[in-house]
Amino acid sequence: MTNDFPTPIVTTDVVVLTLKDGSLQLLLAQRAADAEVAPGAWTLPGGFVHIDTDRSLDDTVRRVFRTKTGGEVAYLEQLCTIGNATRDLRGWSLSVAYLALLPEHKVVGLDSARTRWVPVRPCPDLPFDHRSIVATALDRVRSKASYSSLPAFLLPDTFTLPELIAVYEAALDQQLDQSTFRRKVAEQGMIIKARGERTHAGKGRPAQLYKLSRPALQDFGRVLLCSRES
Amino acid sequence: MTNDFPTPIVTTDVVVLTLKDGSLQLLLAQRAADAEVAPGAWTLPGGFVHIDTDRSLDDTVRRVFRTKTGGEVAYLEQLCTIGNATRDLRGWSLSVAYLALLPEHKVVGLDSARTRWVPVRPCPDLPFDHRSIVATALDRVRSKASYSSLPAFLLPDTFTLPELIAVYEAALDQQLDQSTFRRKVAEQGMIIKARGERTHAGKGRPAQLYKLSRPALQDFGRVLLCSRES
DNA sequence: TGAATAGTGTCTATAAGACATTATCCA
DNA sequence: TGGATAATGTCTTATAGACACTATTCA
Repeated sequence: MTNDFPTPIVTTDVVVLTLKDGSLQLLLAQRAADAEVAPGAWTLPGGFVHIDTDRSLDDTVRRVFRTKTGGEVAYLEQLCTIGNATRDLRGWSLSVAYLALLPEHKVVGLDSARTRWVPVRPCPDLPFDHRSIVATALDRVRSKASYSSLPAFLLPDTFTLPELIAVYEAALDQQLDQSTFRRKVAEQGMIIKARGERTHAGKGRPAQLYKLSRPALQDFGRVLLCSRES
Repeated sequence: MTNDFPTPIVTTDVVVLTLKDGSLQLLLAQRAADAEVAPGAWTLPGGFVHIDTDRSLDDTVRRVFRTKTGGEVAYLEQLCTIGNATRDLRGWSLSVAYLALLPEHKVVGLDSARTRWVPVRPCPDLPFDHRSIVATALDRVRSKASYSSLPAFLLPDTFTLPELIAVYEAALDQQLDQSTFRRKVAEQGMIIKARGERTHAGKGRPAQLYKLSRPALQDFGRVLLCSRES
């Protein structure tokens, strides 16, 4: 049996998030002025799967990511796959959507004429079904933030506990109680002290520097969520 | 810009689970004797996306599902997408994997010569990367069982609480404490009494019949897990 | 009446949330 | 020394888990 069927257009789209000015921001790329559909529009960065050069879907995503951000991804996760006859005017189109996180300082050599960061909450209007892909990404971030080390991949390798709280608050879109958060993070063994160092910036007491106890994503049995008033 | 690239082979594979003889069982289909790869092998049911007749990926999956089981799916969820150059000898192949649940009594007209049910724990050896897809499916079932109504889609529309406990135990692969489970299910408002009816089979006290309070999957904030010794 | 299964009540250890207190820096 | 921020301590309440107990059927 041979593959005689006409096959769909196959692309990947990436929701790239970073922490900028204290809030989650989304990377948009501008489509070519002579694109067949949505010329000049700002959309999620994405591209065709090149089966001659990409060995896997992940390769495709990392290539797209490198092309648009000039950097390496800190965290990459598959989100969902959308395939139907109507989402792209060019025909039956299948897109594998990914979530990528990276700390702001790892973004280098951005082509500022063709790419830009925008706040992700509220989510801007986007062509195709990109808005619902972003919504899926935010749901995933929020859900994983409540029981894993995911938001830490938006920070540098070493960070302070107040910084960690801030990035969790940005990911969860919710205020956290400092004391409870510290207790849970300690219980889970998520972070370890980065030896002896402390920050010296700012006015108040300097904070201890930490790093993740494991380089990969850690899942916890218990929840890190702890809402606060104020 | 036109899609000039050669595109991958695009298929779907479905992990179909049902509750049979008190345990989770997996549907396997036998490949054609003259198939180009893995002829005659038992694999996950799957098939090519037909862009001329399938309006969406879900359509593809439901078509495959109907063809193999003769029934309608009770619950369908996308699992993950695998795409690389090596998984299929025919070339760069992309497969969108799905999880499907249905109650045993809804399986009708199974072609018993070309399909069969096998226990999913432990998972049998399967060709391609189907074993890891099944592993992903079991992880998903287990994870969702702990905080959603997912396992109930393996039961008929009305069921007793002992039946519900049994299907959760099968999904979680873990014993549950009856009292705690009842309390949580009640707190979450997951089920409502199916008016007045009771079962009459068996020896002991007849059980109250229930149905899901909502026809769709319900997510709960809290966990339904409650391990028991025994 | 007793075996079997369904369903309820209750105790205890633990963990979450709230918030008060202490610690350490700089100006 | 006081303002600012970091870090710790402690109290209260909610809930998970464990398990004992009661209820209802049939043989």
